[in-house]
Amino acid sequence: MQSESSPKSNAYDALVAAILTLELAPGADLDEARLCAEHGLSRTPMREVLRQLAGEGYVTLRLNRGAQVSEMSHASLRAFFIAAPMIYAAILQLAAENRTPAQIIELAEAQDMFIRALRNGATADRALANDRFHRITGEMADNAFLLPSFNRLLLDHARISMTFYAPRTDADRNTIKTARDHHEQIIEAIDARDAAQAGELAQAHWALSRDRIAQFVMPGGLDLPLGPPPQEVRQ
Amino acid sequence: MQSESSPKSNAYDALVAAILTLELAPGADLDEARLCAEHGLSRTPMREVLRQLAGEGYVTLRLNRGAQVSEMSHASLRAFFIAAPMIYAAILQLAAENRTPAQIIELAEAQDMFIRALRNGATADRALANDRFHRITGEMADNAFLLPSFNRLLLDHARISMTFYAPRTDADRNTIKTARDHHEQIIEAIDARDAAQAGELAQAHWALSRDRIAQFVMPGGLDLPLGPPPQEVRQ
DNA sequence: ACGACTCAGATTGCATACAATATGTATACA
DNA sequence: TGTATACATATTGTATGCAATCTGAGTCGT
Repeated sequence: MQSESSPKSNAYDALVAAILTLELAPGADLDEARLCAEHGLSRTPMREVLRQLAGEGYVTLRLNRGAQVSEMSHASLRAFFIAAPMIYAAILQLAAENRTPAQIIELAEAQDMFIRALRNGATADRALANDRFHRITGEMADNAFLLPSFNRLLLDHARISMTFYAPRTDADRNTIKTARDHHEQIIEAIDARDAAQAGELAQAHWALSRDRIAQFVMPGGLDLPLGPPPQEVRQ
Repeated sequence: MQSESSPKSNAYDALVAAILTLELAPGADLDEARLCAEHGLSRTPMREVLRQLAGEGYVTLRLNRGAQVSEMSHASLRAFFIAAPMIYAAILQLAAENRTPAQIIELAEAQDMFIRALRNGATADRALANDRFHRITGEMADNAFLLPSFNRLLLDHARISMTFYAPRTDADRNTIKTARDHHEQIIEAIDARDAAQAGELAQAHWALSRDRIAQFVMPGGLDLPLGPPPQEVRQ
């Protein structure tokens, strides 16, 4: 992994983390001059960073009117509910098929970090650790055509999850424990190259998030459309 | 930012078209200075265009070593076969559900252009017209989480299709006619808001491309550069 | 010969100055 | 009072010069 530590990639990483954790709120305006001062680089490279972030969906660029953190609307949440189960299942199935031993170790380490964050971390640490876990499964899947949508989903998933990685009730805490156990089972299924099991776990893991999100968005508990039936992934 | 007719967006459009039609071959090195001269803008905005193209998968940026048109390898073709049927079916189903009347008109116009290109157009015109048709269905689907992968698929689909929009046998010509008829049926299904039918047409339409692509790949006849996957570098 | 090293030339990355465009405020007028 | 216009300010977009890095030919040594 080329985790270069240039001012530019630091700025990129910092902006991504800030957006994922809602430290930069959806819709917030980004001032080029301020960002340049904060991260110690000039406008040219910062503008390139912003353009890359725009390509990945983190921000939106408006002609002559600067960048703003990408919005999260109810309309986009509906689209999220449609896309997520399909993409997540496909990614985990492919991860089980294509993962390398080195990636298994990476994933286990990410899970360790996740558990540690659940024990003594802040809400943001938990959301970021969970995000990292799932991004590794994305790398494992090794499919350049599914990754763009998968990463776009993870962006909003992390932002939404910030609302429920600060549990208030015992039910909340149990949900988080279930998610943690899902991760363990996912590692096992991927390690065993069991694509079918990985796909089922993806569905179960998604159902957990789905219910949690539905609760938060509509306290009445209405169920949203859950997307089309899962498509065949092979051929 | 788009639709605007600035030197910048012209350069963007020209590069996209050149890449889609293989006028710029996969793996080709892009010289900033040459591109600037050709499109009449300086390096700063051109670099921003290249960065945007990188975000959308058209080019790959390598640290201190410039941009190159994104490769198409055998590995990526396998990934393509896995992702395409799933995403295409989902997009067309959603298009049937969410399309607006104005978009139906747009789609019909795109189909007219496609038919005209089949009659008197060059290979590139046909591939671009087909690409435009499908991109409109993507807009109709109106799902920001599926679109990134869909558009990434269309990029390579257009490039691959360049190898078979120059038909040599009657079988080739019949295949193209079937594709044209599929488009007509797709418009009907979307107009009728018949998501199930749209999904089935997606499968049929994909099967056509799949067989065509398999033909070209299996005999070892794919005359595209099939280099190793480029290793992306963070900047 | 073969390989490692050196150093021009070329290309990329960055900073800054300048031009173009948007925003906010004050004033003129109905 | 409300609206429109004009101007000052702030912000964004572009061009250019310079620094950093890569490439490749030539040289040296073994």
